[in-house]
Amino acid sequence: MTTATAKPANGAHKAAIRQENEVQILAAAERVFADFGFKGATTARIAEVANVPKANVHYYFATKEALYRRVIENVCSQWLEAAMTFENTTDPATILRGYIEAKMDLSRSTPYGSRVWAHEIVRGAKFSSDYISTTVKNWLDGRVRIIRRWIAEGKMDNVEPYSLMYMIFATTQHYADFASQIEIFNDNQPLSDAQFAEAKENVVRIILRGVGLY
Amino acid sequence: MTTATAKPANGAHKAAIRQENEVQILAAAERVFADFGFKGATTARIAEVANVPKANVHYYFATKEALYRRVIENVCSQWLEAAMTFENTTDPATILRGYIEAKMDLSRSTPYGSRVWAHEIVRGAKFSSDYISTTVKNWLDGRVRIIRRWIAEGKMDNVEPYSLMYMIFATTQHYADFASQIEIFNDNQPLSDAQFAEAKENVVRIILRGVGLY
DNA sequence: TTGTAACCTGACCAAACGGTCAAGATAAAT
DNA sequence: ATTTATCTTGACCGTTTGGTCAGGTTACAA
Repeated sequence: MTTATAKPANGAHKAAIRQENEVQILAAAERVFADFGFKGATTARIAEVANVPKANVHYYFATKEALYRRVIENVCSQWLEAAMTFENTTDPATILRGYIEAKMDLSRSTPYGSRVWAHEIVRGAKFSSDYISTTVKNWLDGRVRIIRRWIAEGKMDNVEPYSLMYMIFATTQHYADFASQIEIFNDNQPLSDAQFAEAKENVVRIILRGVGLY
Repeated sequence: MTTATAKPANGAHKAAIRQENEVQILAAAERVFADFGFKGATTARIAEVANVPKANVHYYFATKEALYRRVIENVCSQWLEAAMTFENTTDPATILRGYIEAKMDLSRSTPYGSRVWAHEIVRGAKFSSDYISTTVKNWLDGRVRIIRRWIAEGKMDNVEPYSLMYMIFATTQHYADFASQIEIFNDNQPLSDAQFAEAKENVVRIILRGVGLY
């Protein structure tokens, strides 16, 4: 505040306030929705975590549902970015390894978003079915086509691509969504960086070997 | 009612009423908790699905939490039973295949329980951590020891058993927990019996091959 | 300096919720 | 037949919740 704050520059301050508050509230919402689900999360708790009065949450996001939808979309677009590795033109093993590793890293670095998604889908995808049946489905079908080509070219085993992709989704997200269970099994200690790195390598190896790419 | 109802036989009628109502309420609770999570589920909705007045739900189960705990325990004990295949004395491939298939079949036949469990763990295992850190952990460590023995005997690849078990948990339960997402990807149709059978075989094959057992 | 649009917030409200209770109905033991 | 224990249920209650609103403050263009 006292140092180096540049001059306003044409309404920039107001815009910055809006930006900062929205980011703060979205981050808080992600945490709270992850911990309590849509119904269980309260706007009061979100406001508390975001360090703003509850009325302010409703000033920036009209309803709890609108806020929830924004969180969901943020998570999913993050995942789609992680799949950019499929655009590379190297061999299947490198591409699949890159995707699995990127997905594992996301489970490690931002587990809350994954958990919000998990709650949402387990509940029946009430708010996100439109998004899944358009954007996500298009994306998935594209990857499935790529895998089918690999199979046709004899580069990997003939496995149903959907089964493979579901296995990658399930296994990588498990490390975020079921972290509390894993922690209990690990003598009540969160996985250390070393343990997580080992788990990541294990997941990559089992899957790659499982489809004849290792 | 009008046919073949045997005579009371020493207070059997009352006991039967209790039994039937508890089963009915537990089944309804499993569905409603799966669809809405702990907080989102309402005792009124559970009563409605169970076809009893709300006050009757509280007569048989003191609190919503007590009812929830019962549902959780039922689910988990079902899963532990599915793991009996580990007690067999045949080869690792047969044992693992049997376990994966049993777990997939449970996801198909009783998806609601799996979803309640998913909600519970994603939320942080608030109510079930005691159960997991005792019963479930003991069970898991036993299977891990068996797998380590197989590895030591050179019967399979040297993979970290916990990573393998987590992959089996994640993948098999994905077909119950994320069924709504899978359905959307499958052109808004639930997986047919044939599709599910194929998925099951794919999961078994990828995992068995992944650990050098196929 | 002044006007105004955007931001902020304590106080408030109707609806929904988990749980209670008193009074009645039913089954079973004596 | 009478008593007693269990089962049943509509009505009710205190609390929590998402959302509203009036009245204030702050930024900034003119």
